[in-house]
Amino acid sequence: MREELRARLRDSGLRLTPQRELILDAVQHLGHATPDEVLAHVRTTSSAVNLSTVYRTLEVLEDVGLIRHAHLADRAPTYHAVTDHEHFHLVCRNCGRTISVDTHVARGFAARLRELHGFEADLPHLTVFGTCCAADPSDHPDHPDPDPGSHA
Amino acid sequence: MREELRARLRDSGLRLTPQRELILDAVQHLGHATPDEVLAHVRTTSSAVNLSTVYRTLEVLEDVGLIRHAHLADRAPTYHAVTDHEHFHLVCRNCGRTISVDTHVARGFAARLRELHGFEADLPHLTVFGTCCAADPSDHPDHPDPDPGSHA
DNA sequence: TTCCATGCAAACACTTTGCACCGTG
DNA sequence: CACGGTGCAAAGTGTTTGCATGGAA
Repeated sequence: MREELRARLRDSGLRLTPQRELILDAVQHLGHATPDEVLAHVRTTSSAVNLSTVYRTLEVLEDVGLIRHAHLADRAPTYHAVTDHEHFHLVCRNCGRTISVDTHVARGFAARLRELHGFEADLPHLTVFGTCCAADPSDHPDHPDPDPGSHA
Repeated sequence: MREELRARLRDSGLRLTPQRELILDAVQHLGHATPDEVLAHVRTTSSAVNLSTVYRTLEVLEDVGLIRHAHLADRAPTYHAVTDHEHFHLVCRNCGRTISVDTHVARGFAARLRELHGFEADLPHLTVFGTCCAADPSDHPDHPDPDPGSHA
């Protein structure tokens, strides 16, 4: 993996650094993580890295195509490795849970947008808000209110 | 319309104020507007209103069901009146344009999510990023880079 | 006359930037 | 040893909050 990373970076004239390796590892390990969570994880596995480095590195890793991001809540971009199978997200406003769905489920929808509007949807970036159950947030204490506002 | 607003507010034990009227008018007039744009518009049609009042009022208007919001760019909630026909949005990363699409186009997609995951999608809140053309941003100078990052 | 709403300013959370030093290639 | 990367601290955005005053019902 390190060599894959090194190669991708080199192709863009960029360098492999321990921080970039650590941050990529963190993203791969965490699944869907915010910059803050990435930082927290890196700090457990190793010495400190600066928050601004995390931001800059996540951008670089996305540029070279190794990670992607989606907006699972109003103020929280989350990053995940592209090696995961292609998926998009459903976010429940009641219980706060996030469901990953294979992009093939949205293929028909994407085809329709293509026909009607000549629009090529970026499915892996898609996040659909809604409700998966009637339970209230207290059932999932870890997931505070994602994107409220919408006349829930 | 003022009476509709007054009624909705009263039902929640809230009051009709000139600011609330002005802000609702602005949202209806602008179509899709950010809090800043709403403020700017209110200021052209009338005396000043405070930004924090705009935020608080947009929240209230959404709570009573008169407006809704969607995320057309990374850090930019835009509000629109619910009286518009139900629609969701396509945002092109190349030209920056926003396309409104009737929610019935996504009905099949929503049905699939319901079957597979028991998930009820909030279609009017949906925003799909992608590309509608090969043109670069310079073609639409008014629309700066919506949600970049995603390995464009 | 009672609360709700507003304005103002400060506080906030998140992200970006400038700059000097460090380290990869 | 050149140039890209990092850390640190400061500056930005966009949004929220506390509090005293103002106004709708």
